[in-house]
Amino acid sequence: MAEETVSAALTLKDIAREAGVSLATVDRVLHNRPGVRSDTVRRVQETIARNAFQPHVAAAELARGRVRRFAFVMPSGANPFMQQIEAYLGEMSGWLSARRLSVEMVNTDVFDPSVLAATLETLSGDYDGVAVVALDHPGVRAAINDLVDAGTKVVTLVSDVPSSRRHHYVGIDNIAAGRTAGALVGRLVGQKSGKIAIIAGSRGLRDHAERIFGFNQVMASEFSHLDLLPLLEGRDEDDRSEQLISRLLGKHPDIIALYNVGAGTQGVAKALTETGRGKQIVFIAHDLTAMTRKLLLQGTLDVAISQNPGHEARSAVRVLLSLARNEPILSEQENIRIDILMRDNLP
Amino acid sequence: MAEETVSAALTLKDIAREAGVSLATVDRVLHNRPGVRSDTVRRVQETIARNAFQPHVAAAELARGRVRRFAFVMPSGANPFMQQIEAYLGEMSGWLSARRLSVEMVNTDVFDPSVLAATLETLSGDYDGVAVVALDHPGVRAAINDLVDAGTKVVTLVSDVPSSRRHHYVGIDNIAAGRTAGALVGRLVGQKSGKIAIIAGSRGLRDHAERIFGFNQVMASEFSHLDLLPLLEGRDEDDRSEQLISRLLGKHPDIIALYNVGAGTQGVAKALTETGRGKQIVFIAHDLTAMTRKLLLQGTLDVAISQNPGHEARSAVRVLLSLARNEPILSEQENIRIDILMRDNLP
DNA sequence: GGTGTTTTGAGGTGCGCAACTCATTTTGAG
DNA sequence: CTCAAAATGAGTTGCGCACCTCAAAACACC
Repeated sequence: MAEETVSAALTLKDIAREAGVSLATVDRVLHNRPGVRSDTVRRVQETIARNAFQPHVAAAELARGRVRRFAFVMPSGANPFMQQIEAYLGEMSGWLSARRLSVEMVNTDVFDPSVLAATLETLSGDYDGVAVVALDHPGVRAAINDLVDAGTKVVTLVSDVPSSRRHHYVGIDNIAAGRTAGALVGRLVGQKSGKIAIIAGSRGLRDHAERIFGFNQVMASEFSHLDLLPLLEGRDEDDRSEQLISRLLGKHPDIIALYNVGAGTQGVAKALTETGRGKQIVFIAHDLTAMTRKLLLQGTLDVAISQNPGHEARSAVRVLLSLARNEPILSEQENIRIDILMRDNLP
Repeated sequence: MAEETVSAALTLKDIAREAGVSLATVDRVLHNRPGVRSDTVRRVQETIARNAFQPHVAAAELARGRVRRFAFVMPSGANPFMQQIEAYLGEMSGWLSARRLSVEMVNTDVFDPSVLAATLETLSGDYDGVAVVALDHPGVRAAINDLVDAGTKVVTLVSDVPSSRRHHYVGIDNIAAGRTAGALVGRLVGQKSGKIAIIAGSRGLRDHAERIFGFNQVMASEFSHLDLLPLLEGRDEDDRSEQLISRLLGKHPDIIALYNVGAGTQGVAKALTETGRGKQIVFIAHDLTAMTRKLLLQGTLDVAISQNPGHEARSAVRVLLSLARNEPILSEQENIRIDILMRDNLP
């Protein structure tokens, strides 16, 4: 029975004494305030590091006084996945208010780069942190960089802008998600040969494009015996997706698998069941909603590839808070996984 | 662009004023201290509820002074999964010390009920919370209940004791995990017919027994055309597992899938590759380790079903902390998922 | 009414830190 | 050396709460 104890609790006073300076100087170093000679800074920092000193978050938070304000810039439409994220943020309200954190929703047209950029500009100065579902576009990138330069912490959510100087990205690797879909299609069709159908919202959406890319990669390299049909674009709408898939199924009686890259899963499923081929065709889609859950349970949908919206909501808040506090981020905790959900491992 | 703001910050003083009592009385109610008439208690609680008042955690934590001590009772052997949990706890050390939390490892023989029960008894009074990898046994159950009665918060970790009065269980539903394995085996073998092999550590271990149960359930109800071979028991040892599987593969040339319920995956994989049938046989195992990661990447292992050890470590700490603070638990956050890991969605 | 008991109020103290002021010392330039 | 600027020390205040003491008020009972 071995034991190991976490080190005892030092305070700033101890650090000041050990470094041979006053509390005021330690405070200046800790908060990057000017007026300290560089070698004094170094001496204090070394003392802090040597003792693995951690300022007491509770005391720091209390002394600080001000509430921290975070803004979540989200699409204004009726996207179920985004609504789930907002719902999980709502569930955190008790947690947030107990920490005197304020989270405000800012709904805007994230698909129009100029509107999004303008929205981001209006946020400058008012918030300690901003989480944004960001379209990757030069104007948006500039707006993000402006926020960062103004001292606001910025995380991109669900959709990244890698070329910006955002502090963190909370979301999945969509190429890997597409690859996962491809591997599952290939594995689940077994020895059968036939055609593979694929439908997306639009190849202009970055996340859709990345998933398609990953999917094609795997199909070409590992399942080249399968015949991949040209991409359909359903604009993430149920009706349009249903029509496209209905027509496709009529034209190709030898379709053995179907991958829906974006939304509109309800429409696709309707087309599948109405032609009576729902259970023969391997069907893979994205995201866990009430609809996809039902489809999984009844066997129409074989696999839902998903990112956990609750995790993303909480992760964005935690990361913004850690950034604002200058705390390190627990990277493994904030890494969003690509979930493979089947009937038996539904959460 | 709609906005909604989290309510402003009330303090205990505000509550006292609104309820028409003094700060001392509010304090007595908040901490269940005696000497308050029941209708006064109700009046204060109603005021708190009406305003959705949340005590400022930072202030409460600071005023409290004392460090909170948590103990993690873990198996003493060289179990890689448990070592990962310990490693992730180690990664939290900065986070922990910044919150003046102390986490101590208590390694013991968790498979001997009397030893485990005795270990738990020694912890009584010294700790605010205990996380324990618990064998389900009457003696252990009693020890857990004693801890709970003494005011210690108790969570079971990885393996549950549902009949005890533990406050929370951090781990997965192993029946569902077994069902998931069964569904994957059935789906991945495709149209092929043949024999299915299954090996566990021991059918006496609760988690193994539950996985086997779930696996058999699905195989019987959905894939009854497949021929399930009798269960082998490899005691979670590589060598023994390798021997058992080697012999089995020699005896049955028509094995098409293999499910390893417990540890010893390295031994099983060795047997598979040495007979040259690694890539033809569908191989499903549990947990993500350096070994299973390698096997997934090289294609010997098709799927690893896993519970996230980092998540479990952090979840146990968070739950103990929330319980100690009398805070609500974010149930969706603390729900451990059954991860399906394939080559393309490795974290 | 008086007595004892229960309930409530009023107030203080200190947790560790942020943020600030103002006085004092040290440093560097001329 | 002188003088201004830079660096540092010493100190204060208050954040919101837990925890404590002591006195006063309300109550119950005879």
